[in-house]
Amino acid sequence: MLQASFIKANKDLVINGLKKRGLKDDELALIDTIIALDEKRKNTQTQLDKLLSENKKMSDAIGGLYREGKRDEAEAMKAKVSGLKEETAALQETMRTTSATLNDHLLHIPNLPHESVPPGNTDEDNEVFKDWPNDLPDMGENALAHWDLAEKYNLIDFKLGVKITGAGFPLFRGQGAKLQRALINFFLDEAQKAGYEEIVPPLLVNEDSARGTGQIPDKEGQMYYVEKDDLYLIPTAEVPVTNILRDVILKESDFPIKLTGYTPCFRREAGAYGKDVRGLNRVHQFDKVEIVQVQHPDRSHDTLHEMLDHVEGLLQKLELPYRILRLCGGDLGSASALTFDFEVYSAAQKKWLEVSSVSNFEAYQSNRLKLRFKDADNKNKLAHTLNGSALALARIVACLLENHQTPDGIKIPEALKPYTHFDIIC
RNA sequence: GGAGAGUUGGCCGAGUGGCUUAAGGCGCACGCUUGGAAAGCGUGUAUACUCCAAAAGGGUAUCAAGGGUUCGAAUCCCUUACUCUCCGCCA
Repeated sequence: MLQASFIKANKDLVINGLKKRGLKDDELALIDTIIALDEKRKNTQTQLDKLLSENKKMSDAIGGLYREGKRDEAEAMKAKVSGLKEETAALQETMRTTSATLNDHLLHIPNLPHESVPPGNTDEDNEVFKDWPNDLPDMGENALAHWDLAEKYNLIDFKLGVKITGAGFPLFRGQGAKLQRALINFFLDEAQKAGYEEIVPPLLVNEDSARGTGQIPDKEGQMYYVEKDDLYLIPTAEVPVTNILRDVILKESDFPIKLTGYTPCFRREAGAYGKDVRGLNRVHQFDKVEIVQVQHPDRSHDTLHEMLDHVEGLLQKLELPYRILRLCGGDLGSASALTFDFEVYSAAQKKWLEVSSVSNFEAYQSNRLKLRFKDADNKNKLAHTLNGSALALARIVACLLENHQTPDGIKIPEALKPYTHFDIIC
């Protein structure tokens, strides 16, 4: 979240940023409310501190009087301090409610878009940052969609997934399961080559962690919640992996911190029914390798581009046609300052599928996480966090099947063969 | 799931209601000393909020978390979380 002090000092900047996201006037009015609440909080704090200071001095004095055996004077002073109690309690209550309300408002203010973020309201306004340079692959009229290929070669059984769990929980089998495992290992090895430390994190997280990366309150309905134990199933490895750094103060020499992790991801996708959910296009459980970096604020945007290069390299090695989009203000996730989406052309469905989202959150997550570093002057500053999918499995599998289908079977890209140990699915 | 013991600063550890501003030690930083180092000596060493135009310097809070008792709580009471030991269950 943004800091109240920052909002106060940069009101116009904040309002313009939020306008770029398409926030309406009544939502923007919250900014003035926040500034006023912060002012109230400060005044209350000052008053309260003064009162507490007086109380403390008198209590110390009472102790001294007792030691000197001056009971009567001590009793008299006790009565006096007791009189201040009500006032203290009232100020404390004001402090509590003001801070809580302020904090609640702050949690609902999204991050400011980076200056390079294009204006716009929907995904149609996203800027094509890098386009597929060639003609889009034409597989001909007989090309099969991945759900048909999956059935033909017995790779994925959607019906069994429904039997065991429900819709959106595909079951991979045979060469399909092996392809899945091969991709995970390929992605993890590539991340390791790029200097990322591998993490196997917990798949359930507590409320603090979910709030730290911004899933609560913005995307609470997206997560599966285990009520009995008050835990959330992770929607992405970003949540447990980034929370490694929660409440941490780094040294400048610790930068950059580079972490990667493979995890299944669970998303409720409530209400998302219809044309885009068929096959692997949108599922409740999928596998993903995530890359996370924590970086010095001066270098985070260079790092973002380094991460884009990494993801791009993966798609090239998988020989898939892709393009990169720079998300517009209205399509940007609330915690992100700048996001690039990678889309792969799904040759049989004849449409682009999002397979990766690479974001710089700047200090937004860090402020929630209390992730700081000591700068050259030994002052604590908020670090910048970034993450990206490298890559999301289910849709990559869909695109691999569709793009690499031949009359003889599905060809495995060269880079993946050492992992699958087979050259073709047939 | 049952029983018991715990949780104090970066780390170890003392502390059973007011001479605690959390002792002492380790570590770390700087200085003195030295040909250089070690040892020794000295100084400093958290986080958040807040006051001040700023710096300097104050104030408040924080001894797992949250409540309570009290003029006053690391210390007493309640709730919760976590850790350890034993028992049960178990890959």
